[in-house]
Amino acid sequence: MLSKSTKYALKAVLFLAVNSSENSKVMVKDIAKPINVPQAYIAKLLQKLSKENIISSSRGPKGGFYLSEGDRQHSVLSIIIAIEGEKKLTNCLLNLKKCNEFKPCPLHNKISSIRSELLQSFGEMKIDELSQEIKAAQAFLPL
Amino acid sequence: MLSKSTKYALKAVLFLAVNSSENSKVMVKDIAKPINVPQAYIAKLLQKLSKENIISSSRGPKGGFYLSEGDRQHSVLSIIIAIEGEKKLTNCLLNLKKCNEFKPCPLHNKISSIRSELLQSFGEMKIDELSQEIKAAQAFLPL
DNA sequence: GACAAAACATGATAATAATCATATTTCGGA
DNA sequence: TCCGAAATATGATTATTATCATGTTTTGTC
Repeated sequence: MLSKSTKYALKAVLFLAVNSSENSKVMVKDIAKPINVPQAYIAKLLQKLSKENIISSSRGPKGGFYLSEGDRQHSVLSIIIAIEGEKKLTNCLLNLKKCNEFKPCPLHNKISSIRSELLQSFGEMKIDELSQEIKAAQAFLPL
Repeated sequence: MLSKSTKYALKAVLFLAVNSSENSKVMVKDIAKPINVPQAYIAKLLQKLSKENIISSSRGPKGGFYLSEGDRQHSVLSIIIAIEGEKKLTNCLLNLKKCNEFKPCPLHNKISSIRSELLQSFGEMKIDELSQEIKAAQAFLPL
C-alpha cells in the first residue's frame, strides 16, 4: 500500500516530532537505531524530506534534524507525496491511462469514493496531532 | 496501491469474463495483445491464477483459458490475494510488527475503518458483476 | 499412434527499489 | 582560522520485481 521508503520516512518524522525541537536537534545515527531503519538509507530519505521542506536540518557540530513549529503542521499526505510522488496515489487502479470519471474502468466507480476518503484522511492527519497522541500514550511507536 | 502484476491479472480476468466461455477458450497470445501486457509475463500470471483455481484452462489444440460459471463468482479480492498474498493488504501501515488494535501505531485507528471498507469493497466486487457492466457499456476496458 | 497445438514449468535477463559506501560542504567551537 | 562534527551529494552494490526465452507435458485430430 505504501512503499517501504514512505513507511521509513513516516516513522522518522514521527520520531522527530516526539524527540526533537528547534534547540534539540537529532543526528541521523540517533534516529536510525530507535526506528530500526538502516542508517545510510534513512539519511537519504531525511535529506529528501529536508529539501522538500517537510523537516528542518542544520549542518556542522550541534547540527542535526528537527521539526520546526511550521513543520509540525504538515500532513501525512505531504510526506507520502514527497517520497513517492503524487501519481502513485491517484492513478487508475488498473493503470489504464484513459480511465476517468466519464469513461471509467470497472473498478473506478466502486472505489473512487473510498479512495478519496483515504486521501482526505491522510491529508487531515497532521504530524503535530499524531505526536500528541504518542505523547499521551494513545498511540505507540515501537520497533 | 496494487502491484503491476495484480493489475495485469485483473485486466486479464476481466477480459476473459467478457470474451471467453466453457466452449470458447482463448489462447494467451489472444489475451496479451488486447490488454496490452507482455505475452510471456501474462502467461505466467495466468498459470498462477489457474493453479489457484481462479480461472480455468485446458491444454492441447482447441485449448486455452476461460472462466467457468463458478470462476465468475470470484471476487476482485481473491485475485489480489492470489497474486500478491494476503499480508500486503492487511499488515500495519508503518510495518510495525507489534502494531495492533490494542497497541496501535499513530495511523492505525485513523485508517483502519477506511481500510476495511476498501477490503470489503474488493471482496464484494464479483467478476460476473463487473463483466455485466462492461457489456452494458457502463464501464470500459481500453488500452 | 504420430503430430502439432496449446498450457505448464523452469530458468535467465533487465528494470526498479532498497541498501551500502565514500567524498564534499557547511558550520560551531577552540 | 583551523579542526572536527555534522548534513549533503553522488555513486556502487544488492534484492526484489518485472520481463524474456526455451524446454516439457498434455491433448485433440488425422
